[in-house]
Amino acid sequence: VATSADVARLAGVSLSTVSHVLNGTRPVREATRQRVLAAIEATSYEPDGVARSLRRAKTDSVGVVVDDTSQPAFAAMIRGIEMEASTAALTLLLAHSRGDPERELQSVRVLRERRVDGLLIAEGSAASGQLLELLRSRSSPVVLIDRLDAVDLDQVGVDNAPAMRALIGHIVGLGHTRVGLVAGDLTVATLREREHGYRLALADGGVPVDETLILAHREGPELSHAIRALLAGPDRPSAVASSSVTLTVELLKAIKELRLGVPEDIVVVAFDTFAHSEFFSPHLTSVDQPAVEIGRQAMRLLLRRMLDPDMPPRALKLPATIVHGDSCGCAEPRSPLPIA
Amino acid sequence: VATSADVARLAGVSLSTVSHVLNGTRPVREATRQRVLAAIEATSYEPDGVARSLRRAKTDSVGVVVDDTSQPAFAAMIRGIEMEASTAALTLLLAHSRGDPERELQSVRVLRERRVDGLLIAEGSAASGQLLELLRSRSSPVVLIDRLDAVDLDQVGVDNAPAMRALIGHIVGLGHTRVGLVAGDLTVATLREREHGYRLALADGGVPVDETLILAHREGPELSHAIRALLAGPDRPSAVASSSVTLTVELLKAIKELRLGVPEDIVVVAFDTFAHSEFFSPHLTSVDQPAVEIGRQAMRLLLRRMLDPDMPPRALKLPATIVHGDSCGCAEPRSPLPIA
DNA sequence: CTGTTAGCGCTTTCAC
DNA sequence: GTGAAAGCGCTAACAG
Repeated sequence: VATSADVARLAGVSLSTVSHVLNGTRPVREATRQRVLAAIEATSYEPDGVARSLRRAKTDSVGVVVDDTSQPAFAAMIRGIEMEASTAALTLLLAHSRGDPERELQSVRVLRERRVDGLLIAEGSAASGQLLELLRSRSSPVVLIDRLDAVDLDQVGVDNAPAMRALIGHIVGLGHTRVGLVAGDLTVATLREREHGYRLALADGGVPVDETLILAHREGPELSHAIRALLAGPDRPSAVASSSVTLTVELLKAIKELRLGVPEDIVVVAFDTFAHSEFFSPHLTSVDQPAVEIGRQAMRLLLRRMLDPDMPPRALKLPATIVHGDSCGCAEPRSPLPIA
Repeated sequence: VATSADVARLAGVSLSTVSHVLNGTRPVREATRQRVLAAIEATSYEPDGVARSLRRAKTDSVGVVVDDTSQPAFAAMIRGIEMEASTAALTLLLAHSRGDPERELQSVRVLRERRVDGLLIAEGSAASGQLLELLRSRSSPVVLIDRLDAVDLDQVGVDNAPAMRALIGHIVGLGHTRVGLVAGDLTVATLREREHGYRLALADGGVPVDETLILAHREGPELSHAIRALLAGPDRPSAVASSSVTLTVELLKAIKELRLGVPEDIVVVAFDTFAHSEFFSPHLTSVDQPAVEIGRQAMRLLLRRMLDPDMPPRALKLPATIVHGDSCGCAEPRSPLPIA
C-alpha cells in the first residue's frame, strides 16, 4: 500500500506538501497540486485514518452502546443517529450490552480505548453507579438516551409520564375502572415513569389504584405467570395496558392463549408498538415514540457537547404521540389524541 | 491522560516492560508485574487503541455497510454479526448507504481509510461494477450479504428461489391459478431470485405465467398505482404474493384502502414478514429468513477469510422456512411447510 | 528477565 | 510557496 511518502517522492515534493494538498490546509501552487494529485492517482494512495487519528488526537468517530437491538425502535433510533453523524462526517462504532451491566461497562471501556470522540448510551438497564463513575471520570462527551439516571449528564428521552397518563386517561374516560398494567422492571427509569403516568391518570379520573393490578416483573416466566393469573382470574380487569413492546408481547401471548378477543373481552393499550400495525387487527391504541427524532437529537446534543465541553448539561424530553387504533374499543376511531 | 511512558516512569521500568505486562507477550517477574499494575492503577492509564492499531497495522474492527436499517430483519442480522464479532473481540463500524450506490461507495472508502480488518456489505442495491472493482482492488477481506452479484467474492444469503417456490406452490396447490406477484426492482439479485421461484412454482403446477400479474416496479407511486390497478381491476387475481417486507407494506396499504378482506376476498402470502405478526390478523403465511443466522454466518466467514486470504471464495445459502398463517385461506393451519 | 531503539503514517510547527 | 523535522503512543526486534 502506498503512503504519503511514496506520493511525495513520485511527485517530487515534500511530505508536508502532500499533506497540505490532501487537507487543503495551506495554499499550494496549482501546478504542484496537479502533480501531487497525479501521483496520488498513480499510486492509488489512500490516506491512513489511523495514523491521522493518532497525530490529530481525535478519531472523528462516536461510540453507540445499545442494550438490545431487538427492540423495534432500535433501528429507527440508529437511523436518526446515523443521519446526523454522517452529516458531521463521523463514523459510528456499535457495541451491544444485551442488558448486562458488566458488558455495558466493558463496551464503554473498549470504545474509550478506541478513542471515540463521543459516546451515546441508549436504553440502558437499571442505573449503574459504576457506569456513571466511569463516564464522569474522564469527562468525555456522553449523551444518555432513554436512561435518565443522572442529572449531571446530557440526556434525551421521551416524556413518558404525560404520554402514559394520556393513554390511560383515554380508557378511564371510557369508563374502565379496573385497568391492569404490565409495568415491567421498575428499576428501569423509563418504566418507572410510565407507571407513574398510569397512577396519575387513575387519580385524574378518581379511580383508586388497586396494587394487585400492577404487574412489576421483568420479562420472564414469572411475568408470564402473573399475566395469566390476572387475565384468567375470577375478577379480570376490563382493560390492560403495557409499558413496553417486549411487555406487550408477553401480554398478547397470554391473551392469545386464553383466546380472549380484543377489544370485546378485554381492552388493550400499550406504550410503544409494532411497525405497520395499522394493517393488522387488533390495531393497538398506543403511544408512539419518535425514535428517529430521539436518535437525531441525541447525536446533535453530542455534537454540541463535543464542541463545548463546558456547556451545562441538558435533558431533552421529546413529546410522544398517541395513535388511536381499535383495541381500546371506543366507538369512534379518532385521529391522534392530544397529550395534555 | 496517562501514557505508557508515564506508567513506565512511575513503576521504574522500561516502556517495553509495560507493554509486555499489558499484552502478556513475554514473561515478566511477578514483582515487576505488580509494580507496573500498581502504576497503571495509580495513573488510571488506559491504553491507546489508535496508537496500537498504527503500530500493529490492524485495528481489530470490521466495517458493516447496510442499505437500509428500516428493514426489520436488519436489527436481527446486526445482532448475529455482533455476537460473533464480540466473541472475536472485534468492534463494529457501521455505515448506511440508504440505497444510494454513491453513498455505498463512499461508505466503503471511509471504512477502508479507517483501516478496518474486514468488511461486511449487506442488502446492497443493484450490482455496481464500481463497487466490485473497489472491493477487489485492494483484496481486503469482504463478505457480501444477500447480494449475490459476484462469483469471486465470499457471500451469504438465503436460498430465495426454493423458498418462494414452496410458498407459491402452496397456494397453487390450493387451486389458485391467477396469482399476482409484487416483485419489486428486478435488478436486485434477491428479488430476481424470488421472482424466479414464483415462475418455477407456477410451472410446477402447470399454470401458465400471466406477465400482467407480475408487478416489477421499485417502491414508489408507480408501484402503488400498479397494485391498485391490479386489485381494483375487473379480473382481480384470487391471490397475491409479495417479494419483500417493504413491498408487502405497499400491498397491504392497497388492500386496506380497497377494503378487501384477507383471505376471503384475496389470499396473500409474502416473502419475509413482520415481527410478532402471529398475534395479529391476518397472520401472513410467509417465508421467514434466518436473519440472525445470516449475520452470524457472514461474520464467521469473514473471520475465516481474515485468517486465510487465499481460501477459495465461498457462497453460503441458508435455508428459509415457511410460517403458515391464515392469510392463505387454506382450511387447516399446519405447522411449518417443508421447502422442497 | 529487562532495556534501548527504530519506526507505524501522518500533521504541523518552524524555517526558508 | 515549500521543505525539514519533531513527534502522536505504542510494539517488537535486537541486545544484553
